[in-house]
Amino acid sequence: MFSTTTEYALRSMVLLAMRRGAPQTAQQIATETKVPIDYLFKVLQSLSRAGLVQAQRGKNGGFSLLDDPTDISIYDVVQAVDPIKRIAKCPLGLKAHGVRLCSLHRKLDDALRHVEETFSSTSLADLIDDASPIRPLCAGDVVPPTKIKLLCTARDSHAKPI
Amino acid sequence: MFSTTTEYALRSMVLLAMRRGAPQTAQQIATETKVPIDYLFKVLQSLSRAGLVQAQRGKNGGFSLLDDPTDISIYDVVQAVDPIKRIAKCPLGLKAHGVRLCSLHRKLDDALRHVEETFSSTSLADLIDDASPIRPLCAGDVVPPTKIKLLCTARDSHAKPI
DNA sequence: ATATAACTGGATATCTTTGTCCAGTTATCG
DNA sequence: CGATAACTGGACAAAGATATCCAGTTATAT
Repeated sequence: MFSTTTEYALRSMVLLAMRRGAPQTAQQIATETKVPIDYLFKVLQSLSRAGLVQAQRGKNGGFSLLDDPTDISIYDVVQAVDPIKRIAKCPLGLKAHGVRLCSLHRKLDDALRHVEETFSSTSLADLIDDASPIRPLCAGDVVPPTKIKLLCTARDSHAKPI
Repeated sequence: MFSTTTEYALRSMVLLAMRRGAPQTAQQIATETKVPIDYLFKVLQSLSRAGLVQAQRGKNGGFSLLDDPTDISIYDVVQAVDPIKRIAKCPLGLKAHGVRLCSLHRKLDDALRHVEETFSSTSLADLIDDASPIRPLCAGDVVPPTKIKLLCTARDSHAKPI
């Protein structure tokens, strides 16, 4: 139900949150999030235009978060790339109903509203500070490169790897 | 976030629930739900294959529900045409994690689970018995044809119009 | 300055979803 | 039985999402 683009954007943002402090190149992000790099560029461009990330060209460049992970919600990311569209008026075009929905569309919109709320109440920091030993983006089943290893074990602070 | 097909299927099922007793032709359903008829056939075929509706060919034929509206949930309809796919395993393919998800995918799956629950707990009967004066599929802003008028005002019983 | 790292943006390809068309089959009515 | 109503199924078209390619631009290091 959530688009591939949304999934990619969230992976990227979580990675950038975990690597706060050092810009990550698209190549790095692509490898660690397993997103096709050429498509990743498009996703990162959306995030950039939405003001969530900053792109720096040239050597030592890359993408980095513009805000603190505490201040970026899942909702912010989702809305930047593939917005949840609440049902604001009758999809059958019954104008006289105004903003009042029938039982069917109220139910559907209720579901959307709850998803919005769930996503709004969770920040990137919440995700990376989660107590579970299963870390986002971290294999555990393969021997990770050094950088990834660092990413996947450091939990006490917002790790600045390398 | 919900597909057009899902919306169409729900409209059709709600109409059939309101018209329980008399089979509705695709033409009737198309007109009243404002769904393109040729596409509607495909949607109804899915519902038919899923065992939710019955198709009767020939004169006086049409589509009708196979079960009581009380026993058909929104979830049943959604799953028949465009199933909600819960996140059962890590989308990055990290096998060693088994069914355990990281914080990100747990959160996404939580949202999906809640949608599932919302949809499962609501039947077609709940929708058509709703207390709101705004009836599903009923314009109210246009002068409806007689049949529709009947559909749109009768609320005390599961109306058998015509 | 120049080579190189790295992002930008446009063009194109592929796949899925949505929508349309039509010839064929089945059922009912008279 | 024949005419007609109504669904079936396959083929195809249009639009959107996803994915790929590549020439261009910008920034940094030396």
